[in-house]
Amino acid sequence: MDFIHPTTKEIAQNLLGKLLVHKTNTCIYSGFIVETEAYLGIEDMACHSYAGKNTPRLQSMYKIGGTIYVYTMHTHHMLNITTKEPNNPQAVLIRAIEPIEGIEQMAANRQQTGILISNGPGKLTKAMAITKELDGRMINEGALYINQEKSKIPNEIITAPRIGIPNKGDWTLAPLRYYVKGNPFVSGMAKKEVLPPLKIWRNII
DNA sequence: ACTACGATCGACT
DNA sequence: GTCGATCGTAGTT
Repeated sequence: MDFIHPTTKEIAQNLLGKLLVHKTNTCIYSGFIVETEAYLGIEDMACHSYAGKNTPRLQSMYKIGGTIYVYTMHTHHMLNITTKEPNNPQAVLIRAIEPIEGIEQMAANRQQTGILISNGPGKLTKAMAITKELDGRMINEGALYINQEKSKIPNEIITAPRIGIPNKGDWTLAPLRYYVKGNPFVSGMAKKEVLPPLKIWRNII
């Protein structure tokens, strides 16, 4: 995947359906990415790097597209992948996955079952044992990577405002959240909006 | 050393 | 839908 030349909005949408894999000493975890958010750098009031802000915790944001940016908040780890060239601090937040491999261990890590395993940004990192140890590393060059071959294509992508960013002017409602329509692992998905599996992913002929 | 603040989660009405 | 817990980070004394 190209994390440099497309826009961050395009990359956020391209990530939907990709099989995210985390290989640890004890387990292989994987799942399809079903929900992302774009953070557009120095102009984006909701972005950590707004107005060029830079601190030790933010350093990964300023690295080349494809760098893993993990930060903690409220005791939870958040997984991002940076985009664009160095010193252009944009990124995509991975908000939810549909578990595929290592589901039993994910359930144990989370002490939960079903959609509660990974229907939120803090939940999926706990399920897949993703920690700040990955911060600053490159995706696809180590333990965390995308398996292109096994990835899927969403039937339909829904665009919506990002979650949890009040009082950021126009950026509060900017449509920079993307998710796979009807997938039950999307955070906050209402039960009546869940679609049958055949209507979620594009059929391969 | 002290304070304020979240890109959240889980429990509850 | 609302609300409280909880703690690392960063900015200020």
